[in-house]
Amino acid sequence: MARIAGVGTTTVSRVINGGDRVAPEMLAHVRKVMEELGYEPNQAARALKSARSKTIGLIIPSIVDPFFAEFASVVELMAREKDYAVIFLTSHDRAERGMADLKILERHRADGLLIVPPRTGSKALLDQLTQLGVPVVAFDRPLIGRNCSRILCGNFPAAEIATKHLIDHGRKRILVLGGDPRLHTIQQRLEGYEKAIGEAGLEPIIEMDASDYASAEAAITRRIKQKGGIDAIFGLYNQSTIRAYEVLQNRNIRVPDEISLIGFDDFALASTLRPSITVMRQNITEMAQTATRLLLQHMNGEVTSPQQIEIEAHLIVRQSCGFHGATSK
Amino acid sequence: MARIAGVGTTTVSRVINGGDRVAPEMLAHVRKVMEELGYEPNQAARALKSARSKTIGLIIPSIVDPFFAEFASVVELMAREKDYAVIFLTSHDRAERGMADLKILERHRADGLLIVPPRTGSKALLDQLTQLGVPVVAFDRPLIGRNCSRILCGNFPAAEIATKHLIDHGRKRILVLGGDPRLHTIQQRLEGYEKAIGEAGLEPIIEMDASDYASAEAAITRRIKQKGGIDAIFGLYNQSTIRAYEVLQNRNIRVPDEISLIGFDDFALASTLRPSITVMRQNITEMAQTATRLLLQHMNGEVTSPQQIEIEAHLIVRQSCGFHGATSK
DNA sequence: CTGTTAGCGCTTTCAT
DNA sequence: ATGAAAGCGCTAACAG
Repeated sequence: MARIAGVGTTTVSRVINGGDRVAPEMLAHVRKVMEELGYEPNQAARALKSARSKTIGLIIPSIVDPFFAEFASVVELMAREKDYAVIFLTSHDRAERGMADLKILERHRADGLLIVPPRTGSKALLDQLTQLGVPVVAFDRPLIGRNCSRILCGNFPAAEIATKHLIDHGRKRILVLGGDPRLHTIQQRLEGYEKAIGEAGLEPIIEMDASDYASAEAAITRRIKQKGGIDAIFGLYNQSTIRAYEVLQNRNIRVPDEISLIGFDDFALASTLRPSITVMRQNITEMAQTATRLLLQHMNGEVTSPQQIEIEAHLIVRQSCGFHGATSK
Repeated sequence: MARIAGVGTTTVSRVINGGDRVAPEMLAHVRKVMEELGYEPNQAARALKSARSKTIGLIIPSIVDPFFAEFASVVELMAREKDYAVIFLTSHDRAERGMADLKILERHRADGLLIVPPRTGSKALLDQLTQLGVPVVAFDRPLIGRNCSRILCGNFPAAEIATKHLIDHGRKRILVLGGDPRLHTIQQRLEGYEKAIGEAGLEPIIEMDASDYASAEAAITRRIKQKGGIDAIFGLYNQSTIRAYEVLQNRNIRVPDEISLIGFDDFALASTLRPSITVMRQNITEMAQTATRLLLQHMNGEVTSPQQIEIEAHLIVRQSCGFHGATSK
């Protein structure tokens, strides 16, 4: 490149990096030659010399989950604006897989890392994170045992709001349907539910196993048949909400007349189903933007101390709670 | 690293690359030191020297679309098995954005590329692809104007099967709902529909604009009201199917009794909605595996000539077509 | 079987 | 304002 332009490599380097301290006509000349050749600087060489790969790692449990997909989408958008490429890795929510991911990022000398910690945490993973030696921002779940920045949804207050919404409209027998109890998000949501239930003097009705349709059906049936029955269901995450919906449909239970339904997490067809489903919607975009911005700030030293930021979720009232269009307080 | 283990760098290099031509005890020793140090070879240096970045590029219109998300998921899985990292970029279906993506991959010296061509093709993009100079495999859509491998869904026969399914069960007034006509996939599906309709001696009823709810509603309403009406709708892609579903729901038209519904593309809640929706399901996993495998083969020279492979889609019969459980031919 | 050496393409002093 | 030269960590001859 330098040879063809008839200049020194130093000059080319200066042009690549913004063109400071280069004579205007020289700058124009080199830029023109670059253009003609379609020259792109070799990132490997730059990385080797400068110890900055211009790459960030993104570790998520799965890219098929719309929640993580939206996260990834925002990350890619913001990273490229700052000239970072993103290497994406899926952990399938397993610590060993996450560790393999970290090895890959270490080889590629990623400059920073956004990670949704696998639900099965492990000491070994934390150690390897330390070894990586680059800024890390945890997303959606805290990285327990490591003092790094975290961007979370305000799960506790959101669950409280959702539960209160049902209570304020006269529901008294509210079943909360889990949720992997190992997940911080699920724990927080459950606690929010319990707080609202407790303050209203109601009895908590908790079923944590809705891991598939059969268990969701068993749990709901059991609670319907017990003394007092139930008049509402609060799904702690999208899958349990969907399963509750299916169970109610299949048993021909009228929603919301007989049983109100409200879910945590919005999902594509929540508004298409009939009845449409009332949900607490996480502000994924803002969570993702905040996380990416923070990581970049950590990477260039603008922020050094770990931050913990919670982003509010919002209630989207639809038909399934039964108070759609009603004058809600 | 070499210093600490008390050996030459060549030996370390050999160990990294499999340990051939290294004495067994030496190999064990070096491996042990590596382990203790948590040493990972610097990929930037290896890339610089070997001109192979061990990185592949993945350009998709959007990661939020479940179809592309599943594609990405499979790519990541297979790439990491062969020790490749994947840099993922979204084109938002725009050629200029795709070109920016290619620049990024060129800087990072990606060894290969999987791309879903933006719907607005462009000569400039093809040129830049040539300039990249690495194996390319097109996914889902052909890269028109460039003779490279492509993995597509068998859209034509699949649309024919879907249409025939309706015809074989007595439907005669079948509305086909588009679909960006610039997309190769949509064109092929439309042609499949037309073939089946033509062979049955029926009249094609085509509405290509279902780009939002309002246009879908206008199109469907128009066709319902016209002489003869319609007795079935074939959605050419998931969004038009969902919109058709919503329109029918909102107009209290009984599905499938009054109008049958069948869609191209399966989607998460197609089985949850009531009635559940009959669809042609693309075999995304197999498409993705085939594409990734083929790219890797191109990269290591096992395959040199461009391949064109179409993967069959399959009919998933649910309730919305009206022939669920019925004895279908 | 193992080490010495010369670059890969950049960035970065240090001269000029 | 520009260039010469050293070196980032690795691989690939080539010697020994």
